[in-house]
Parts: sequence; C-alpha cells; structure tokens
Amino acid sequence: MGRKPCCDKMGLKKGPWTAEEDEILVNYINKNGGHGSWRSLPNLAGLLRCGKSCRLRWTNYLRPDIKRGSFTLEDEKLIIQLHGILGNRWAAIASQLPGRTDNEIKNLWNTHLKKRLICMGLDPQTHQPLASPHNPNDKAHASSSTSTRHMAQWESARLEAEARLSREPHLYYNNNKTDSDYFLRIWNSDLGESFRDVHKLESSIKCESQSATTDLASLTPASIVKEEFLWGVKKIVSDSSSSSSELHHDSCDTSLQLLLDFPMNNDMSFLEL
DNA sequence: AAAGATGCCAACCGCAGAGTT
DNA sequence: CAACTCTGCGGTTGGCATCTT
Repeated sequence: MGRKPCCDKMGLKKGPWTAEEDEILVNYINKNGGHGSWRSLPNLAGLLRCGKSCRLRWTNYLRPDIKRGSFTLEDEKLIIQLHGILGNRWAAIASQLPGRTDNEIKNLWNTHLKKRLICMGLDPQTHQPLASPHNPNDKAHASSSTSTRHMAQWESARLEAEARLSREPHLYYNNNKTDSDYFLRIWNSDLGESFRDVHKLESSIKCESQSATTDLASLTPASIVKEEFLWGVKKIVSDSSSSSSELHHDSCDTSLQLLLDFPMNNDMSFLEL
C-alpha cells in the first residue's frame, strides 16, 4: 500500500543537524518522558524537521545509550558471525551489540568488513570461499553448509525474537504474537530447561545405540518431559492466537521440527571463522 | 600546492508490515 | 475490509576529510 513520504512538505529543513536542533530534540524528549508520536513531535517541540528525520537523529545519534568510539575486534568478529547467519539484517545484528545502531554497523560493514572478507577470499554475502574453477573443497563445503544452514535458521529465529523483546520487553509477559516469541518464552522456562536436558541425554544415547533410543524414549520420564514441552509450546500458540490460520500452524510445525533438531549444548562453535 | 581519487559516515529515500479508523 | 497512519528497516547518497599523484 503506497503512502506519501512524510518529508514532502515544503519548508522543512533537511541535511545535517545543528547543535541547537539537537538540544531542542533532547530537551523535548527528556521533558516528555519519551518521544510520543514522531509525526507530531517536530511541531510540538518547535523543530522545522519531519518526524522521520527526528526519529533517525534520536535513534542514531542522540539516544543516551549510544556507544561512541570505534568497534573492538570482538565486536567486528561478532558482526561478521552474525552477518553470516542473518545477512543484511542490520537491525537484528545491532540488537546483539548494545549501544550500537544498525546504521553504524551497516556503515562499518560496507566500508571495512566487506573488504576484509574479500581479502580473505570469502564472498561477503554468502561467507563461502569465493568460487574458483578448481576448488577441491567446494563439494565438501556444500554438504557441511546444509547442517550449518539448518542451525543458522534456528539461530536467526532466536535472534529475531530477542531483538523484539529487547525493543518491547512487555511482550515477554503478554500478547506474544509471533512464533519466535512463543518459542523463546517456553524455551527459557523451566520446562524448556528440562527439555534441553532430556534431549541432550537422548542424543548421547542415540550416539551409542541407534536402536535402543526409541524404546527408551517411549518408556522413560524423558519422553514425558518431551511431550510436556511440545504440548506447552502448542498450548501457548493456541492460547495466544485467536485467529489461527493454516499458515500459522504450518510455520509452527516447521519451527517445532527445527526445535527438536537444534543442538542442545548451546555450542556456537560452528560460528567460528 | 593543487587537483583528483578514495574513504567514511550522517542523513535521506522509499518500501513494507503492523496497527488504527 | 479498505483506507489510512505510524514506525522500522535496508539501500543509497551527499558532502566532508584524507590520501595520492
């Protein structure tokens, strides 16, 4: 659905912000305990800017929790790892680096990190070795990347949920509306913890004896915890979603399957470069 | 010293999704 | 349910700073 840009009004100032404008904006937000509606803020605060420009200036520069200064090596490494999982989803990446903005990370990526990956012989988009005509590792890489992609899929969902919760913490307690939020909530609960323990145990048994696992799982308390966990997830979904569509159930089932296959030891070593 | 190239980053633009009327 | 508003996001750009020739 199309919509007119908010900056089409004549007479509104564009370009770099002055110290006076910054001060007006900060004072207004501090005095009113928040920005309220961005659209009406410029009029109320007495700024000749559009709301969008004010929001950008605040979120990228004036916010009190903004971290200034250069990125550390650890930060850069984390950004590269997260980019490998999330791609160009700068906001999701920024949510994992407190005090850093998506714009800042995007700029860092475009000016430094992208080039660094290219220098290392890696494709900055896929993080795979740049295609070479006779690279013997290509085949092995393709098969290993399948499992990595699977884990990345789950991690991506988790990060998105965390990003949402960090923006709107109230969602943690009520009105959870998306699959990722449901899963994060129950995943972090006591039930989720029990499930992880059980699944870890089952996995180790499976390594030792493939055939014994199913019988064991069907008879021990492990299966009960597992069933209880899955029931809990489904219940949260059905309780919270008044209009459950076919699509919703499909994605729920898919996520459940991913959940069951996700590594249980929180080992993120597969992210290492 | 001057001109052009390159790097960097704040800010803008337009799209999309969610919420509201 | 359509029309509209608000907000967030990612891509892109303008302009200043620095480097190179």
